[in-house]
Amino acid sequence: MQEKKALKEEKLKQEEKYMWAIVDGVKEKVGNFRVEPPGLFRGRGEHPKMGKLKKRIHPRDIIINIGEDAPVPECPIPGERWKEIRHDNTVTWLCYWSDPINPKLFKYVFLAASSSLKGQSDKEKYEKARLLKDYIENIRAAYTKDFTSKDITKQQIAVATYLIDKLALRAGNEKDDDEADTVGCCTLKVENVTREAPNKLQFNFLGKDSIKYENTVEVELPVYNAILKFQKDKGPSDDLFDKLDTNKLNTHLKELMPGLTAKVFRTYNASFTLDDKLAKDTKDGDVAEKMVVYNHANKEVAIICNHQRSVSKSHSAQMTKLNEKIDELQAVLKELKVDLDRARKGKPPTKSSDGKSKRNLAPEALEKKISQTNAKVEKMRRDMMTKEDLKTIALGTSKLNYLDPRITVAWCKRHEVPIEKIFNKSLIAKFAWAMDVDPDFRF
DNA sequence: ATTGTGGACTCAGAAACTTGGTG
DNA sequence: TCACCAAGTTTCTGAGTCCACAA
Repeated sequence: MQEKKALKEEKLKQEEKYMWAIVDGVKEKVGNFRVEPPGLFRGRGEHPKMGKLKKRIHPRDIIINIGEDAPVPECPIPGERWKEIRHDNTVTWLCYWSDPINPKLFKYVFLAASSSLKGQSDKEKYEKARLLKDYIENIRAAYTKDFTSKDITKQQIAVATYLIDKLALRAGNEKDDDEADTVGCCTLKVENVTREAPNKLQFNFLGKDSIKYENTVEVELPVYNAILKFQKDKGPSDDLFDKLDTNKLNTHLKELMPGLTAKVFRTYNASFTLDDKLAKDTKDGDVAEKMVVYNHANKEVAIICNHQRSVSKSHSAQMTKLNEKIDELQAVLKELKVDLDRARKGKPPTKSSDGKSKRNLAPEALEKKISQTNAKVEKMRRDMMTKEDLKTIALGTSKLNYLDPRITVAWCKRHEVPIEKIFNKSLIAKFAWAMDVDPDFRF
């Protein structure tokens, strides 16, 4: 115990000198500062490069970015030196190296999420998404009009924007053959969308991280007809939007609102939904009841964004265990009821299963025990339902990346829910910029 | 001009690790 | 009190988005 603590402190002391950077005179926390150790590349899903050897990174691979007058960090490996020292104040990275699996790509060391630099850009992201509120009505009107445009590019842009808006799909950049075969909106293939007459579309594709997206939605009839047209005379693996790519789409979106891109819709959709659900569903009640409302809203967002997780290996074992516990409590309950009956008639309690005799309790005491046990069973039942309900849903990703923290902070202030109930220590640090929000803030 | 590409940043789920509750 | 285990948190690193710039 003592040893462990000392060991931990020693480790922290060693790492301390890598943990901070002075940016414009302010000490800021650095994100991850370790290079990735060598090993075998796995990749997500069916990755063409699976099993490739990932080579060790040396100081000679690393480019460092520091101020003109800042001292060059000492190279930790004797006899080696850094690849390059740069002084670029237009970027935020502290250093980078080539990804050994794909040398065209870089790996970076950035400041931590809690740094003011990241906080500022996080805030800007949400401000942009909020700006979309002022434009969304016109944007929807415009693309609805273009559902039937004779200009096929315009029509494809309209339908793609509709799907991104309605379903929070990702933009969908082109991918190389040496990457996993996944798609987003612009790269959907004919086979990814099945029409279901008269006006339903069935989506089935692998998205980012090879996570399966399955969703059947009712769409406006002109959209249905446009999809029918885009699929006509094409093979299953042909591009659904053959006149479209993310570049064209974003260029178009920028004409509708300054800085608008496809991903803004995802942020907007997520944050809007949270704000909306909280406003509609929050009732008077205790903190626990309000937490249920919050988690419900969070779940809805996670489903919209298709944030999934694999079922934990021990899930079914855990459920079985909980069931057994409930059964045990039920048996206890049954016995308590018999004893209560007897106690009321002035009889002594029954013998317990191991043959020992029990303490003589007043009926009132037994009644109390029964109601306590009942409450316990109810709580376990609820916990089990929630556990089962959320076994494939990841709530964390949206909390971290899509939900404007000011919605949560303001809601907590209005409803007297401690923010610690919803944000853990690192989220509170990351969202420091949002903590002093006005309680009346709405997204 | 349009398209392609390098570059830099956000977003992603799983694994590893820590904490805390419980029998 | 102690061992266990599930929940919570942090780390890891892969996978997207999108911009700038140039051919």
